[in-house]
Amino acid sequence: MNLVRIHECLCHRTRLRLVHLLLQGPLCVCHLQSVIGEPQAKVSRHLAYLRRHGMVQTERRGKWVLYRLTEKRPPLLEANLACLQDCAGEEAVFRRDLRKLAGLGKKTGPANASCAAPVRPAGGRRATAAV
Amino acid sequence: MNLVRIHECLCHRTRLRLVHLLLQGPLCVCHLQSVIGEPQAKVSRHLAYLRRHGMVQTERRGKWVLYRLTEKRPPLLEANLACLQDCAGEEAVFRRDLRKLAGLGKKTGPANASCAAPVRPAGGRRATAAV
DNA sequence: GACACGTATTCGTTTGCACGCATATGTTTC
DNA sequence: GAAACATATGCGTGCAAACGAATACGTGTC
Repeated sequence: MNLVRIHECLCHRTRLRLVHLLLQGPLCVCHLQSVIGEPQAKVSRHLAYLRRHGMVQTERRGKWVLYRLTEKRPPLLEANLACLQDCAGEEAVFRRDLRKLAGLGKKTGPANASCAAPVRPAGGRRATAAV
Repeated sequence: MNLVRIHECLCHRTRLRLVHLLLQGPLCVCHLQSVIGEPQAKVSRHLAYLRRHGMVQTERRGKWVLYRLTEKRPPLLEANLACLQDCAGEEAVFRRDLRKLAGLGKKTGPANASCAAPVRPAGGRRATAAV
């Protein structure tokens, strides 16, 4: 997980949004998908990319698959994620995504009702900028 | 200059090295080239990419072209550059590049002797992480 | 075991990037 | 203006990413 690889993960709009969402804590695909609002295959493929590149890891939960940022994060990655966390507020897309995500728990939409509950262990900010 | 664009600039090894070098201050192409050690066309094209993307700007100095990081840097960019500055020490390539750069002033190699002097106004660290 | 649901993958196509090689452009010097 | 130098760009190629559409796979439910 070197610098180039990190930036490769973040150099695409959809992936950037996904990683930003996962900064809030683990999420299942259906949540991510419904926040991002892109076709299922597209979201899935970008998640696969992030996993191949060691940015995220997965865990099966019954019918659902839970995605989280990789747990062993070298300082490089940690610093860049902190930077993303700090920067995201500057762009409207990310603010919108956070609002949508916050709304998901309450909604009873078909994609969420079933997997909303066990899925978000309230991951908070982690602002470890120093390397 | 949004987040995606910033990461696009940094998602290639050569460009990452170039930007990292320019964090030290403005440099002419021949310096960059001799530190990077890649074919001239390659370096030039990546510099062109960075310019197209608003990451760097140029200034003609006689026979030479001086590259510098763009001067109007939005907070997003500033934060990411600071992050890069902090992270680069972690990887050997960047440390090597800095050593090579430091050595350039003294060397009398054909590529440097002529343009070394007027070119490096001692740009220091700028660690503006907050957004 | 048939079905529904959530997710991943395959296929074919398009697109953009990266590269080497060669050459063009701009500048200084003589 | 010719030669030397510094830098940029055009061309052709290869490759990987991105995409939509369709389909496969894994799991729970009835």
